Amino acid sequence: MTTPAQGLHSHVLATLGLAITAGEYPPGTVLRTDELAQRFDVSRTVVREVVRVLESMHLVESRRRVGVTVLPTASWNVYDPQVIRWRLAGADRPRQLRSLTVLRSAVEPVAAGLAALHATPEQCRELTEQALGMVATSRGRRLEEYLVHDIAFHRVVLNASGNEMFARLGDVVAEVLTGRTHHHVMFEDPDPAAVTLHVQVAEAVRERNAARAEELTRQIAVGALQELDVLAP
Amino acid sequence: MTTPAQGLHSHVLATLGLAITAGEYPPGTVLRTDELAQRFDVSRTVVREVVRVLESMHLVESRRRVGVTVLPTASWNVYDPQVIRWRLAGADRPRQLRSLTVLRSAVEPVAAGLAALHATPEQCRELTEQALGMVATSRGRRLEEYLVHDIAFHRVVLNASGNEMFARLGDVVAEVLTGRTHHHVMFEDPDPAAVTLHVQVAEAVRERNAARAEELTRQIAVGALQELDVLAP
DNA sequence: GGGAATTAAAAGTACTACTTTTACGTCACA
DNA sequence: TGTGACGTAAAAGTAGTACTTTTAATTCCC
Repeated sequence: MTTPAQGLHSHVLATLGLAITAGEYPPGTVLRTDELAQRFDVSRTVVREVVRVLESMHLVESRRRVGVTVLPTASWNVYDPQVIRWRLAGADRPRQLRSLTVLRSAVEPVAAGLAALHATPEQCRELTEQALGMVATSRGRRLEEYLVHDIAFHRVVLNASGNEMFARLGDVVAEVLTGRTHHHVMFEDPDPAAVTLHVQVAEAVRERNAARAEELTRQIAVGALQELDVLAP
Repeated sequence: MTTPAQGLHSHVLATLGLAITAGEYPPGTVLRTDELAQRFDVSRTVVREVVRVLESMHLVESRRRVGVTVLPTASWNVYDPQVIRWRLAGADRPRQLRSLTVLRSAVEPVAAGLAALHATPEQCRELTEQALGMVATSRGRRLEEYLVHDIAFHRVVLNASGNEMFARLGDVVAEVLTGRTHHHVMFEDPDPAAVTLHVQVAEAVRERNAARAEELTRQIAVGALQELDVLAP
């Protein structure tokens, strides 16, 4: 039904997590562990372990004599990559993509500025390579190939920033870019202006020009935000 | 020893989580569940649930026939509030504070800009109130009171931004500000310039001047970063 | 010396019995 | 009629045991 899953735990976790983040159980809904055990045809042990994980994500709260209560969205660990993936797979995907894109627009310019200061020669090389890859695949409906380079590019920038918190947003950016590409009409090639900006960012980083790297990345971010507005006003 | 803990699970989780994030078990260390069960004098059931949670935070990885392996820092869910709290309580607290402050410097200006666009009248009022509270407590060694207003101020800005991802950083900011205050020499009152900037941000938001709110918050961030450099060069 | 078969160690799963907490209903008393 | 103490039962929490499954490591054969 959902994911094949290797291991009962993963299967139950994926199913329940997806259902909760999709809003199938409104906040306040109470589930009982042995009811769940029966429903998924697994032992209470497995269910308990799943509940503990969901509890650590603040999706649910388990209380004695009451049961497992679904918590309101406001308390969810929305930075948990697993939660992000579930939500992107669910109904409020557009809302989620918007939130994440705004986050990107705040973080990536600063990260690029830091990258210009801290990037190793190897990272500079990698950055240029990915930018050129984007140029090469920017025409002729090669969106999938373009996406790979785009993700790699942003990942390198975030890693090169030298900030751990930024680096860990690589997966989030990957999800957003993937979602964007696959949600798009997929007919048109990427905006040539954006492609050029990426090449220029690589240049700026190579030249250790932090202010320019930051400003150029800010322009990329503005483009991404405008794109969202065009799609969902 | 560590936390009193109501519930065996919480106790074991807190102890193990703290130990791992503190680097007491270098990456690659393998633990065995029944060894842990023995060490903490709890059943394997409890240990397994704890391991599952640590696994969901990507602090450890559990493999059959091998055991529970401690993962390298790079794979940790560093945005998990629990992980943040553990790390701030541990040895690399300074490094952690720096990472988080850089993150703040990227996010908060953008959040302030959005707050200027989206803040409700109630939020504007609250913002002004907290800013005035900061002014009132900015002199005469009233650092603890000042801190309360400071935290509240930034929380309102993040919430008013209307972006879920920003809003959830309220706790992180609170931790950083608290850590900063309690780590400081505690002798001197807050920088008057910073206090003024907060008042001006509240003004800018009230006047719906997004660009100004953003720029002023950027100045606050710059101040926070410089402060870090002064303390730990 | 290399590859296939064997082994055993550890996690994964199930089940059952028991303990602890606590929401809720009951009943006595004012 | 309202209020508070009390008892009950429901559900999670914990323990222990028995069994299954995966898989690293060793052995053994060619």
